[in-house]
Amino acid sequence: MTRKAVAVKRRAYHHGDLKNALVVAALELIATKGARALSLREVARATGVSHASTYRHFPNKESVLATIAEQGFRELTQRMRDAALQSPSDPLKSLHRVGLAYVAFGVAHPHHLQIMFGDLITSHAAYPSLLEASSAAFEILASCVRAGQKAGLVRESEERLVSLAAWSQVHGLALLIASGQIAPKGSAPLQPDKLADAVLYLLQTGLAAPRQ
Amino acid sequence: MTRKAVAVKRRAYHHGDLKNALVVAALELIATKGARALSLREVARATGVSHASTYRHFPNKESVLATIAEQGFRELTQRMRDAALQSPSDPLKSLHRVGLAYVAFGVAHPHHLQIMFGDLITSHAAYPSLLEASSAAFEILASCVRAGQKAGLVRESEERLVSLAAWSQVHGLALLIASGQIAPKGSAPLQPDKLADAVLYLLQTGLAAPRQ
DNA sequence: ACCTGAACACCGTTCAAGT
DNA sequence: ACCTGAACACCGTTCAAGT
Repeated sequence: MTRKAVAVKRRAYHHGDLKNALVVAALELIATKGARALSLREVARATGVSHASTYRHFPNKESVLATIAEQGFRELTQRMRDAALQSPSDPLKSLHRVGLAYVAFGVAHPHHLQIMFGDLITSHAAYPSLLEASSAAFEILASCVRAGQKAGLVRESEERLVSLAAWSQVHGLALLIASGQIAPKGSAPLQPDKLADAVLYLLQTGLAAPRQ
Repeated sequence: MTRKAVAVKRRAYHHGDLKNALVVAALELIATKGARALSLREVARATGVSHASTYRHFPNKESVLATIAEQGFRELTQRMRDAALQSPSDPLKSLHRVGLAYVAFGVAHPHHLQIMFGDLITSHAAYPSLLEASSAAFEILASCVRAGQKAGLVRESEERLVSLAAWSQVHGLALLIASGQIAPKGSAPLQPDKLADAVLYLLQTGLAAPRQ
């Protein structure tokens, strides 16, 4: 970076957007080195600022991660909402599309998934806006389930259980894909969205063979 | 710890079981402070040995975690196998029981789950015996699926996809429970095994309402 | 109001040296 | 063969001091 670029950056922080600049720098570092390797000192270095100044904007490292997690939940919610709205009159299709969107988000942003659901944030309860953002995502799914039940297309079990089953399914699949745990076992590697499609189909119809 | 106890410990390490003692100490620390807070120096301290001596037995910190992850997969496999064998002639019930066993393992050992599936181990491929242990667990599930298909009780989709759907389902549920992400939303908190039971039932029958 | 340098108490890892 | 002390290059966090 040229001396001028540094000067420009420096000027910007006095404008009050250092907080944002730190988050952006953190995201860049996470993208290249992974979330666990993130260090606040490196974030400060990359932003051209002293390492102590991060503490003017965040009480600690975890709260930077909480901010990132919250952004992740907001984007996830957006994707799920868009997916649900694509077939407003077909709740089963909505549910399927929402699941695909969830898996696609995980594949596109594995580091976010890790920050959102891993153990880097000790207690989500310490960040009310994070909790709010995550339940907003869950709410999209739950409302698809309710719509499906109202239309008589989704099983009339307790809504919470049906939602949880759907959530677990897409969550598990997204994590297994994002963490590279899916063993191809010699056969041709399947595309994540093909996998998700097949798995979501099975979720809808069940693993048991249809009775003759 | 008394001076004598230290002396006894010290003697033991010269017997060649320091490697094991380090893993045991690591597990204790993880149980109380979480996997991410583990430090090799603290493990050495708890074992009464210099911090440098851990490097006689493990190339680095990650390989300690890989050892723990491998043990986790072996116990998980054992639990799944026991569950499968409880109803050898009813593959659907086996599948259900194996799923319950998976979730029960996760609830009992959330830290193991985190080490086994989180990002603390950068690349599982670097530890062949770890890979082997994890595919053994998956294999239990896959063999239940095959048995079910052979008996005409499980849908005749590609076996890998059906197995993956079942794996994702129990994996997602176990992680959501273990990470405390399940929002009770005011209603009475359900027991993990009740949840798992209901979710696995839905996996078997599908979310879609049965056609009239 | 916002940023900095120095300091504290930690890390993981290496390596020459000890028994 | 196995263990240790000292050293290196890092951390997160705090705090008095600077503009």
